[in-house]
Amino acid sequence: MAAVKKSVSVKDVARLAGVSEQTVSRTVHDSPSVRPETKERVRAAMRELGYRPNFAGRSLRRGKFKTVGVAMFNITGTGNLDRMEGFAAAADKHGYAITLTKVDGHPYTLESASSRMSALPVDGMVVIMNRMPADFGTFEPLPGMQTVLVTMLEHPLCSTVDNDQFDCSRQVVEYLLGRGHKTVHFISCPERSLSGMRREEGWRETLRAHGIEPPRLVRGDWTAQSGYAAGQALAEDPTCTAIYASNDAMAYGCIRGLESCGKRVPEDVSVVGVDDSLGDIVPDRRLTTVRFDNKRVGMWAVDKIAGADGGASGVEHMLIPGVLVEGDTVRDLC
Amino acid sequence: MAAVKKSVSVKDVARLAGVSEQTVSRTVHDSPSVRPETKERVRAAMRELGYRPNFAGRSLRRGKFKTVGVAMFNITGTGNLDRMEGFAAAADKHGYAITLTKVDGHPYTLESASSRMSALPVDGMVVIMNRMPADFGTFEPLPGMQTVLVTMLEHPLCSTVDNDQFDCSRQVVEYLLGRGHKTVHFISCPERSLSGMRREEGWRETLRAHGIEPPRLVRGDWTAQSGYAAGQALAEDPTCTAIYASNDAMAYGCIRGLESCGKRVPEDVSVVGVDDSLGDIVPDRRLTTVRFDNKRVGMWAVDKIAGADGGASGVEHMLIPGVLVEGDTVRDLC
DNA sequence: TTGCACAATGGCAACGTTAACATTTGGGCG
DNA sequence: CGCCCAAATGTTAACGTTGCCATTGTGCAA
Repeated sequence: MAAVKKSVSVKDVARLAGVSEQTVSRTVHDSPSVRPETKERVRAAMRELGYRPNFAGRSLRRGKFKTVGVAMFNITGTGNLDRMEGFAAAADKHGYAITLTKVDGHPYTLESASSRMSALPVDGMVVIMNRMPADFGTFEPLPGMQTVLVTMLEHPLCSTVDNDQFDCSRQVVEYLLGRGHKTVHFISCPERSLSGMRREEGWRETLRAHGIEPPRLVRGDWTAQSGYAAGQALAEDPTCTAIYASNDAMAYGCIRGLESCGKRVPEDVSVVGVDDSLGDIVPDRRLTTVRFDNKRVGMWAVDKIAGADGGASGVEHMLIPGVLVEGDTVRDLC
Repeated sequence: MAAVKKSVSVKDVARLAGVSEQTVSRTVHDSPSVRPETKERVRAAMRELGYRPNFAGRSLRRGKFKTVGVAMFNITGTGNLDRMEGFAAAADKHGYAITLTKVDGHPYTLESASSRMSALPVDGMVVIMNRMPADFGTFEPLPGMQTVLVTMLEHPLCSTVDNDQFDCSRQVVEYLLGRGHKTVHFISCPERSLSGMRREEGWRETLRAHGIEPPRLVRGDWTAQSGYAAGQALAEDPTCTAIYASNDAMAYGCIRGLESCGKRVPEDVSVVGVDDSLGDIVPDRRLTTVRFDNKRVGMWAVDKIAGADGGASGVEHMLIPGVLVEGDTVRDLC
């Protein structure tokens, strides 16, 4: 075998095909102003040499990368996989690629995500926010780099998109009240979770909107373990007929906790979760929960960047509502 | 505000700082042969203009992208999130970025993944295989593009890495036999899953190695539902004292299925899952399962590419063993 | 004073691609 | 037969960066 040539360029193809470099370029882009038989000759040369267009040369010339950067502080997190599915699907649709970057969360700032991205070949960026970045209020995106934040908060300079956590709680609370429950108890999450806090607000405010003073909440930590403890605690409370847990794991834990105290679900107490993250893991008793469309969230974010393409588009804020999925863990008191 | 200049280049910085472009470049790379005070002047100019090095120019010059491409046929899949965590961590370590691409699975070939990547700015690529690609035997990676496959199969031209599914089954079966069980029943998965079939082989061969003829397996479909049905079926079988399910969802389903027939777990029947994918979802009864280190799998793949950097490294095959995590669903008969 | 080593900086070219413009060729029409 | 238009192809330059080599300046030993 001959030594591998570093890389095959248009120049090599042009030489072999006996045409100019420009004609090769035109052939690559299937321009109508190249004679079919010439095209075929060029294509044959490309095949023979194994020509692949060089991305760097192309981007340098065009000034565009056709790539969207995604910055994550935590890769592992509920819904991230579905979001990525959405990123990839939307990118595909626009002929874009996705560049994934893990950002160190110390400090937890948008600036650090932004500067991390600035040296990468991307035309725009998406930041997945789990907590409140220290510089949320003051952050401004890099010039020329369209930036979309995945969060419920609104930002003056960046478009934002996320699941509507407030509405999620509204749906759950109104669903339970509609089934005749006099109030809804709540198992919350750690306070630093933005989406969790928004769920908490939704619960509280929806109850108030119905003239009900929210009962004391039980603070959980996302684990089934904490849901179990919460269930045992709430089993003591005779006013508690309906529990809304901030996620599915706590909901399942809560059910077991209630049962360990002799309460039956849903006969004595109804339980609702959020996320639909565990599937029908208990096949004979499906959890009533709220399903989010994280794929759609991801698609929206990338669409915003890749769809704008040439023309800069304005700042927008999008909240995507979840869908309440009825299972077997809620009792209708009416 | 003045109209935004397209982009700031070394030339602009050089002009403002009153030095040559080369000195700017040297400053960017913190070369020791630039006087500190000159460096400071250049840095000030960079700050003032908001200079960011252009990736395309740089890659074009260097002939390297410092990026690893990841091709997935299915983004959503058990363990993918952890794998991505591994990709990102290893990439970070080497100063690389990750480019993520969804590959259409029609046809399901390595060639389609490869050609999809060929036009992207990547130095090497990782393909996550879930099934058997049609061209597995004949595939050859693009010249100059180091290719790593995430699969248990070995390939003559591509390095491969994956969890050791065979060893996983061996561990489970020997663990159960060691607890005094006379045989181990198995709930399998759909036949097109490579890793699932390997688990099945491991189960079968380990039993045979211990002189036990494997009982008839029950075919499942990954869902808790199918595990439930399997549990009910196996509850009839008096020889069945230990069940090994191909994943955790089926294991949980199986437990419920057994219980629905009056069998107690683990008193009457022991159950083991695989994946540790659901956490301690049943807080008062932890499932005995096998935990895989998918993050390590991801890191190995990217290390292989980014770590080689200059020197091409040879083809290697890596299997990473899982760890059996003892829970409360196995009874010791001894 | 000269010569020399070394530190600091500049000039030039090239990486691969393609937009813009230039040139050649063939054919239709007055 | 000459003119002009359109189709097909070629030439040039530029995108931003950096490796290589050339140049200038500075201090020190001979």
